[in-house]
Amino acid sequence: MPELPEVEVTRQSFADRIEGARVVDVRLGKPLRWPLGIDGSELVGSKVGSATRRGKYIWLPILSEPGSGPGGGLLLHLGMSGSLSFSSASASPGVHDHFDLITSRGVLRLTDPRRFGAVVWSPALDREPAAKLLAGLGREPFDPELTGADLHAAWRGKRVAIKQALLAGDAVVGAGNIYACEALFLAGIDPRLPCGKLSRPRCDRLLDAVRTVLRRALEVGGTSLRNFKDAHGDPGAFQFEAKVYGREGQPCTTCGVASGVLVRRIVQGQRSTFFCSVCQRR
DNA sequence: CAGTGGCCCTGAGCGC
DNA sequence: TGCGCTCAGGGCCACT
Repeated sequence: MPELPEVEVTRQSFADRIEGARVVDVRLGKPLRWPLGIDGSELVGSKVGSATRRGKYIWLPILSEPGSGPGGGLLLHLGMSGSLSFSSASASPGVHDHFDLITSRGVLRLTDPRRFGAVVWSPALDREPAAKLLAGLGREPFDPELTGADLHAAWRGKRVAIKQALLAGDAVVGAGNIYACEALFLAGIDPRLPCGKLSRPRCDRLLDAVRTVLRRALEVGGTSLRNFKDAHGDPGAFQFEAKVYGREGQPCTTCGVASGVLVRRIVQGQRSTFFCSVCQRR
């Protein structure tokens, strides 16, 4: 579910309110993708810092205080079906609520039916286990230093399809299945094209498209296909703007109205890819 | 060693 | 209404 915009919208929706709060208790539900790594009780009395984001991970610093815990932070990932809520009124946990950080300002709760998400304790972002989890991540899409030339260099000589290269996130992070499809459509690039075949100008265009699509999704609060909501419980609206994702068999919004060209769905790496074979070229 | 596919887990939706 | 099948926004890891 959550790609970069959903993760960022989530982060923004609770970061200011939780910063400075005291940890009162930690409650664990069923096991997530990786174990927390500590008991949780060690965090009681610690102060919560300012949440940041790297790729689709949220880093929540837990500040070391004299006599009140180790100092470090929680690395959170929402997986496919995770969401975070932050509320002062703490309803009793449901079957899919697997982590509660109970603080003086409210409860930060991870709800994740499929449990592909994770909450992992790490003494620092650049120490294990966080360092290993973040090690393979590509550049941030909104890094002003990032250029099409960087993508061109990262993909040079590789044969994987550009759609899968975007999804893998080892050149640039943040575009999951929805936004990878949308960005490739916007850039007019066939998702099956080997990434090493992308010309330098097309890498520029693709980076522009990734930024445009992610920026727009951020503006409208992300995509709510099933049940994505930010930590206030507000849904996103990008699903109403998708040009190809989820539109198999419907006319292409750009070329299909007059000509009858339909959006196609193919499978790449066990994930669906939606595209227009007329607008998107090899 | 680049590239592929399995797998973690639950729920929704659809055809019969 | 119920059953069984397929698919879902991610990403690690074993294997070829």
